[in-house]
Amino acid sequence: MEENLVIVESPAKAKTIEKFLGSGYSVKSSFGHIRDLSKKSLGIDIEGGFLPDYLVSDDKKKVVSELKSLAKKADMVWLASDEDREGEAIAWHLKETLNLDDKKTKRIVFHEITKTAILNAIENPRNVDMNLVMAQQARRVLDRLVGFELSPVLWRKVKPKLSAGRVQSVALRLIVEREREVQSFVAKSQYKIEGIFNPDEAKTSVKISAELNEKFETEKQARGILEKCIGANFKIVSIEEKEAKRTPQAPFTTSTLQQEASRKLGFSLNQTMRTAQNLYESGFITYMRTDSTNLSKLALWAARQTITELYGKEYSKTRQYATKTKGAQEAHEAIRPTYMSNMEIEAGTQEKKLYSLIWKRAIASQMADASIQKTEISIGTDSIKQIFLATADRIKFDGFLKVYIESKDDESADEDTNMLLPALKLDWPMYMVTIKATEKFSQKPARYTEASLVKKLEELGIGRPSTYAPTISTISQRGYIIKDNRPGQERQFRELKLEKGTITSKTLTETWGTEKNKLFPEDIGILVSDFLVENFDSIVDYGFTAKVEESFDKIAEGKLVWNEVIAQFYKPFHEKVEETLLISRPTNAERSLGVDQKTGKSVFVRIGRFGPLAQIGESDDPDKKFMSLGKGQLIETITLEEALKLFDLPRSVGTYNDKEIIAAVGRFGPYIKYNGGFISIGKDNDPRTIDLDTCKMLIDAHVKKEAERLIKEFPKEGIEILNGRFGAYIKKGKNNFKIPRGTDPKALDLEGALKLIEKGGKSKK
DNA sequence: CAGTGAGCGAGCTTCCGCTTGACTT
Repeated sequence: MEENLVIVESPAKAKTIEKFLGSGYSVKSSFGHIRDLSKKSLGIDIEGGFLPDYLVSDDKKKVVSELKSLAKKADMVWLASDEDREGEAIAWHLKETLNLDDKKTKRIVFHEITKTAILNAIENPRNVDMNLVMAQQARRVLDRLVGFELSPVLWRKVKPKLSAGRVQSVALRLIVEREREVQSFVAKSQYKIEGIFNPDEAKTSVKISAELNEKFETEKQARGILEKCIGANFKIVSIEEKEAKRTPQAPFTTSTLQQEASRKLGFSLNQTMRTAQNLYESGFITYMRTDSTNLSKLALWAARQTITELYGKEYSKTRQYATKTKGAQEAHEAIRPTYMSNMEIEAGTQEKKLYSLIWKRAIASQMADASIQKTEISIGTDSIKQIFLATADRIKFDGFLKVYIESKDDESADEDTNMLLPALKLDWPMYMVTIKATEKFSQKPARYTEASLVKKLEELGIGRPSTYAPTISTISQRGYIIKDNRPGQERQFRELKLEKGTITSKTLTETWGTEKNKLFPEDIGILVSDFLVENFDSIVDYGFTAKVEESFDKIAEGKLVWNEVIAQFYKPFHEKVEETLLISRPTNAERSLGVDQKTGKSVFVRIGRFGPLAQIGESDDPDKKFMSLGKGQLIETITLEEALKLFDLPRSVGTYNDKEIIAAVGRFGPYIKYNGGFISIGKDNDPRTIDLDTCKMLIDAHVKKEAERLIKEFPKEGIEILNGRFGAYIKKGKNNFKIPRGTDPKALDLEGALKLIEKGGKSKK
């Protein structure tokens, strides 16, 4: 029998396809790209027409040698990597690396993992598309040149180990610029006027809440309206009814899955992708890194069956969604359940939750529109020209809403307007219960979450489904940004209330600006981003990727030559790199805050060897003092007062058992020092204000925990068994060793401990 | 784990996209 070797990118895909193809076909995976430029050096011959030097990566050597020997034995090798730029390149690299003969090599593609699609692909093979491969090569070479020339500029001018690139530097810039918008934002307030009315004079029937169709700048104006409403006769001046329909969202792509998992389940990007990977490997969902909203015919049919069965025929509506995303390559289907009828699965808690979200979204996308009746009632009086508006939505047919409601990014999403309106008629009198004027502040621009940043990047066509999560991890690891929570601030607002013919007023307090899991720039990130914008504005331009993508498309169409495109980009870019290396350090590293009244010395903030710091006294002052900036403090925004406060630490809190307690902030956060030891005091305590009693409590708790720490020791061998953060472990010298689950640490003898140390030592290698 | 805020200068760092495990904390 003829031997066929089919090579795909993912091992889970290989398993599924093997089942479809049956005997005579062996399906293997390349595990993504098998070759790349050298990790250590540039790997590009710039003088020689930008020729790349590809190497088989260390972790791919085994896969490549396996595929080589299988290919040798096979009568035909089918290169079935994804149908996009990267997939085409993988096919070509396989052909080159495995030394495949043209006569026994065929290139096939399919967008969905169904039997029909695969058999159809086998019937319609083609050759490797070299134009598309060269487009990928241009993309790869450009990214390497940008990354490996810009990063060293940062090492020289800012700090070692920093990085810059076509994607990450734009992501960083977005965060830095959004932070500036937030910082420079000044909230304006307006008075919003709301009335509660009742169609029944006894005021016993349902209350109707309505908002005045005008807002006011000042309290005086608002009060004027309320005054005119005293004793006024209100009536219904219009009733309008409108039919509206709502249409379901497309099934998930990587980006929309990340956004919804973040909003609805509170998952981080990494959590979402790890969980989705688990679902994919278990065969529960289709591939999770996709930019396509397309569903296979099979899936559409299965969705129709499932919806009809569960909710009835009138709930089913088969739709295909067009992908709007810039630069989408649509090599895969949308993310959907493998079996649409499978509403629930047996898996881990997170997996179950994410699966349910995917199922609902995919099913809802194939359901009928919801039909909504909107009623708008206007209530007016002769004494004011404005009117009060009450709106109510009534769902006439729920359609897809039966299954899925998309959430919004907007935190202050409108409250439920699903008020039930009683039967009302034009000109009917309405009786006022209360009218309230409340001072409302305008909303500051929203800081990015991981997911909303991905959404923005996708809109700009920057990055790919496989890189969204890693890109954000990279800029975090470089110390450019931090995902953080920040407490809100209190502010006062005014409220006027008209009730029973009199107006009362009061000042109330609200908390605003509380941030949870938002992305904030760090000082070093601001510095790097400003430096890049100043010197390499064309690279960190939001339209740069879109522009080069146009050239890549032309290379793919055979209208441009890849290395000519690169040469044209490289010459001015490299000149700018050389020029930037000659200029001095970035200038915005230091900011002068003013003079310290106590000492008469100047106060500065700048980035030092170990991060941002405040300094009292000029650099030539032998008595100059330093303190690190605290959490959430930025060089750009810190005030003189805040900077001076840093020098209140370390501070003596008092004595306990005749020993002094010192409170301070260290590398790992706030701590107290007592009796030669350090105790972390956590986020909830401020070292500037912590009192003696709290310190004593913390010390006692610490001493108790220390006493419980040591379970057992073998002093002669220098081995200790200790209780740690993750449970009991063995400590020998500076090394820690795991104790397997099910072993009682108290019962462990020397022999057992030594065995575990030996085992641990081996696994380390 | 809990300092530091200098500067002789070796040798190192880094990109984006495609894939999974193999690791420790």
